[in-house]
Formats: sequence, structure tokens, C-alpha cells
Amino acid sequence: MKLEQAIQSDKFGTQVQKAALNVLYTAWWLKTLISKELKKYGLTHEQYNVLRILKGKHPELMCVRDIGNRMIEKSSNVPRILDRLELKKFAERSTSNIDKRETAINITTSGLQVLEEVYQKLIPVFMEHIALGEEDAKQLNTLLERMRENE
Amino acid sequence: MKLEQAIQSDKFGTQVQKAALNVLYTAWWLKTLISKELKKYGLTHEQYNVLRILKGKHPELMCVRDIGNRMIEKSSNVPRILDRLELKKFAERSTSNIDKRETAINITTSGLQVLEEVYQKLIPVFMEHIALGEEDAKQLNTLLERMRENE
DNA sequence: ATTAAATACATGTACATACATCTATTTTTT
DNA sequence: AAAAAATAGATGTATGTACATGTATTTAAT
Repeated sequence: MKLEQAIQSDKFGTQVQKAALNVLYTAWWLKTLISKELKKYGLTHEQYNVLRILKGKHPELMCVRDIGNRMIEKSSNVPRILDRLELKKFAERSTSNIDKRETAINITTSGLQVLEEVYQKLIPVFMEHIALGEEDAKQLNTLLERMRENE
Repeated sequence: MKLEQAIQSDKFGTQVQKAALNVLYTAWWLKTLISKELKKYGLTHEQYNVLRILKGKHPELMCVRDIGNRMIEKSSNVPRILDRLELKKFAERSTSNIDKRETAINITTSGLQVLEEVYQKLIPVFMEHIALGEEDAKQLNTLLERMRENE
């Protein structure tokens, strides 16, 4: 859907201003698409993100700050997200031996399992709904990174 | 900043998967950029968005559903955002005469005023931080809309 | 005309963001 | 070594999202 229809407006000033709205809208669209799938497994987008990050280092443990640095949304409140993951037994907290201020976080076996299941379901969702070839995607990545170049 | 640095990862699988993360990250980056400016005026990104929408129709009044349809994030809870705008006297609610179920919303003079002030401040912020020419922006818009083509 | 269905919006709940503050540790300074 | 500063992360608060439910009003069905 064109942005004009999506937000029922066609007063964008410049293409740059339209691009900003387009990025925001596309991000919402993507999040909704993914979240719909995750919901079947009782996961939110952010909880899934944290699990993916934990898996990336597994079997190493990670501290809260390291997870935060890898989050897409830097202002995410990681301790709170970990609270929910712990309740669902997808992650475990323990105090670090080296530095007792640090919390060492581990993904559980069922965390790894749910992650794998969800990922297998997400692939076809991506395939079906994201209408972009590898070449276009590459070009899109270039433009988005150019957009953020000034800090 | 390259996405690899931003989220401290370079395992993206495909360019399409990277593009999805890149869109999400850029949206967060944009929101943060804008919100920092809005904060000086006691506005959130979403409140600003609603005010912009109201201004677009002013002096016509709008109902809650019409505002919702124009929001970037379709799942926004418009009544709640209006609560805050009303407290700050930037918007007013009244019951529609034609259909008493509908709430007619009006932007106030100070709402229009704060919007104009903020907008004047946002222009240079855009100029300074969004490193994209009109041609690149146009191309970005094309790619984002192609991405969402399959619904 | 009366009842049923639909609509508009408000409101409740769980989760998340954005940001400030607090507590427990560790590191640095003196 | 003792005091001060820095750091890690938990927690509080206001706001927002996502979605379900409730209430008033209007429209459609019988």
C-alpha cells in the first residue's frame, strides 16, 4: 500500500519528509507482521529480540548491558523484558562471580527450542509478505545507512 | 552508523532480513531524533502526530476514528493521546450533534501555536541529521513501498 | 415499533519505552 | 585504607501499544 493511502495524506513537503514517515510506517507494518506470528508462541517482538541475542552468544552467558547494546531499540528496558522471559522459563538470571554487580543471563533449553520453532514459522511469513528481492534489499540498506550517516 | 555497529551483529542471513532490521532501527533513530526536540515543548511524538493531523483539517473538527486512520501506527490508542492533549489545552473534545456517539475534536489556538513553533525547530534538525538528498529520498520511498507491496 | 446488530468511543490490562532514581558493588582517588 | 566516583542493574512513573471489553447511540432487521 502506498503511504498516501496508508496515512490518508499526500502533503509531504519534500521527499525527505515523506521518506521519514515512510520509514516509520514500514517499521510499524513490519513489527505488526512479525508480532502476529510471535503471539502464537506467547512472545512479544522485544522478548524474541532478546532471545535471539542470547542465542547468538550461547552457551556463553550475557550481562544486561551487553544485551541492551545489541537491541534494535536502544532505550529498551532490558531488566523488565528479562522478568517476563524468566517467568516463562525461557531465560535464567544469576549473579556474576567475577563482578557481583553484573547479572549473568542464560537462555534455557526451552528458550532455544521456542526460538527455533518461531524462526521456522517466520521464514515463510517473510517470503510471502516482504516483496523485495536481494538486489532491492541491498539498495534499501545502502539508502537507510546513508540516511543515518550524520550521527 | 552502519547497522552492524548499531546492533553489534553481522549475522543477517539475507539482505532482506538485514533490511527489515535496518528499517526498524532507522525508525527508532528517527523517533529519538524528533522526540528529543518535541520534549522541549512537553510533547511526545504521538501527541505531535495527532496535532499535525488535527491541523490538517482545521478549522474542521475531526472524530477519533478519522484521526486513527491517519496515524502512522494504526494501533495507536487515540482516546488516550487526546486525554493528554486535552490536559495541556492543545485540543478540545465535544460530542457531535449529528451523531452523539462521535466525539468532535478541535485543535486549540495554543495547539496551533506550539505546532508552528515545533515545526520551525524541526526543519533544521532534519536538515542537519538526515543525510539524504531528494533523489535518494525518492528512491528510498520507492523501495519501502515495494517492500510492503504484498499487503 | 421493537429488537437485534453495528458503530463510536471510553476504559481495563499486560507489556514496552523513555527516563529518573535508588541500591549494591567495584574502581579510583587521596 | 578510607572516601569519592563510577558502574550495573533494579525499580518507579508517565506515556504509549495492542487488544479486549463495556457503554451509549444509531442503524438494520423483523
